[in-house]
Amino acid sequence: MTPMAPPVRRQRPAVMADVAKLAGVSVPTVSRVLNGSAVVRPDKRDRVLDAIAELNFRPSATARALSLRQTRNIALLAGNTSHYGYAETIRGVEEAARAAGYTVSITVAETTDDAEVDRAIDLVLGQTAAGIVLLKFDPAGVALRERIPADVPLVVAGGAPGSDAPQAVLDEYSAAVELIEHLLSLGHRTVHHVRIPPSRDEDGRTTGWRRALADAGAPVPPLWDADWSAATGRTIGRALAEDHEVTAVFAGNDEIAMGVVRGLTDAGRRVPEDVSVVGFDDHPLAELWSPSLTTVAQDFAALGRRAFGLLLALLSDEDVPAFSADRPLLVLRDSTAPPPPTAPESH
Amino acid sequence: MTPMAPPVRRQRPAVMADVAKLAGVSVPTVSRVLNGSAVVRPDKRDRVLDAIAELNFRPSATARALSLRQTRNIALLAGNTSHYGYAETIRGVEEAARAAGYTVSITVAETTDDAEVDRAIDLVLGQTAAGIVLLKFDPAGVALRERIPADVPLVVAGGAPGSDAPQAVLDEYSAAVELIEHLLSLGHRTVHHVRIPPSRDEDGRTTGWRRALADAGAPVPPLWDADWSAATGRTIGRALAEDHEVTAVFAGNDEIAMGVVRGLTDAGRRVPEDVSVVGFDDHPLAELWSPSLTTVAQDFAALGRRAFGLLLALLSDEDVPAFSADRPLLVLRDSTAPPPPTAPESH
DNA sequence: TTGAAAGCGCTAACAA
DNA sequence: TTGTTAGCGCTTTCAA
Repeated sequence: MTPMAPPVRRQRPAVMADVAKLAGVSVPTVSRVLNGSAVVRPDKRDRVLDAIAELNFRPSATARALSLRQTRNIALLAGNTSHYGYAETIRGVEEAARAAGYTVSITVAETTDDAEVDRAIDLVLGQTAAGIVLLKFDPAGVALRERIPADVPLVVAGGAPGSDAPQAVLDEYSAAVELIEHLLSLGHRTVHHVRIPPSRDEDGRTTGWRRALADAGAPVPPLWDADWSAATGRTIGRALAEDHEVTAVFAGNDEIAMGVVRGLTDAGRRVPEDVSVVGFDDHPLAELWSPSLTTVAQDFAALGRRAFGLLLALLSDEDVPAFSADRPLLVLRDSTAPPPPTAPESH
Repeated sequence: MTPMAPPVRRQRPAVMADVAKLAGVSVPTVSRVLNGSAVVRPDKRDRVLDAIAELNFRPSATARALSLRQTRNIALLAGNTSHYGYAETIRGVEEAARAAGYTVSITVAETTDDAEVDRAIDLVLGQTAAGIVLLKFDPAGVALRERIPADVPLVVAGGAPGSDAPQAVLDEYSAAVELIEHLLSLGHRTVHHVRIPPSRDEDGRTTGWRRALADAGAPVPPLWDADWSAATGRTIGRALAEDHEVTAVFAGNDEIAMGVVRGLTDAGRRVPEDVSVVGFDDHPLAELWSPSLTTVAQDFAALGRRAFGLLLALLSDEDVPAFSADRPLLVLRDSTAPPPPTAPESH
């Protein structure tokens, strides 16, 4: 009744012993030609290569790892994988890893919930990773950091400087200062800040904002807290629109900035004529937004590459710089302008 | 001169034999309490657990994998990791994998270049993955597919239906048809299409567009080709603005749609009054764009989850549905409207 | 230059 | 219920 099924017998993959047998040599010899760890006579070498091709042999990475006690796979721990900065950093890590012959295993902990953080850590430690790159961009990242045992090779990407592991960062503090100084120099009396979820107490963006304001003798208005979605930015933008003393807003990232712009315009305020808005990151859409967004360009992919580089150095027992910082770049566009002439000079 | 360095001797991590010794039992017994593979007498069990805690023992996943001949790690192959659809799909795969106790190793091939594709494949096969999830969203994905040996457990996510491996897809064809029908029903004579990089000949979005137009007896204008960046959308939008017969544009994804809108408005055309624009995907910013974008919501994360589910079934020798399709949802917003009354009815 | 033997850390089969 | 014995597939001594 049923049509004759083709013989689907999935055969056992060839192992080194099969190759050795077919080539008429010993197993270690096969290993030697594979790794070039010793000189093998050309004729044997060729026979081995032929056998490998014929049997379609692929060495077992697991067995190799067990014997060598190290893998070419690193773990990437993060609070998220798809938001702009995260995704770009991951891209950079993967790029650098691939170039070095490593794969990267990703596992995330979405919240700071103990159970979830522990589970992520267990997953990672239960795997065969040579080391860990931790994205410390958010509270989850901080929580993860605390749970990583001291004896695991670790590199931290992002976050406040001063971890006990080698760390690659972006100098968000200085970038934020530049941004605020730009706004102040335009004539704004102060700048309101819509903050991204803070790592601990404050991230570099917020600290830079506060500091630049204080140094200029400008008032430091209360913070607004956003999550990572642009939608909350919009809600906050609408609220900000109520207060006509608000003439400049610094959003924690470009997506929030876009939301804020949208909220402001929803409520009838013009950007930048009535209020200036700046973002952070230089998201690909920041330039296309109307008005195009003044922001700070952060090279997350490069951050990822640097982080992997640190880990590689750590793994090869090289001298590892404890710190690798990169300076974001101010990008002036159309969302900032002097405050409207009618704006109150003071209360 | 130098301050006395603390003794940093990194000690060898504890192995099962250490635990066994300390607990006064045999190695297999330790294994048994760890895996619950057999009943162990409570007192021994407790001693083992204590020893594990005291020695801070973590079983070697590598050794376990070698013995069991299978890992709890899957490989994810893709042409990209950071674009919206990719990042979301990856998120879904990782979520589902994490829930099932798997980690996911990501490796990408950015182009269809033979050397690059082969290198990615080698990396993946050289690692200890239980199976592969392939994102077949683009030409690189197609090229990767062709190089994956037949004996590796594989699941394809996205792409044209009809692969020889189990496949999870989004029904882009039907979604595109709906989108075009919506535009046509508004009174547009035809719809211009700005296409994302095609997988092979045509992706579902393009095929659906062409088909819906043909079925309605509408002319099928020449294609515009964009890459994944919104910036090319802008350029194309400007070009499109020259032709006043263009009253409706279907962009291959929301980012391109945003670019097109921007290009159109750069050139003085109003959206949607002069030209309607639709996107695809329902990117988080699509709703915040001005005007908010009519689009089709694709649940990429769910796609990723389904793909992982298929792979898990495949790995556990369950019956695996060859196909899992999901229907995107039309989202009507403000970027579409009837064509302007002055628009030419025909040539 | 090559092979035999041992071992990486774990699980499974078998006896006791 | 538990221990002994054999591997899993590779790399690395160590002799020859």
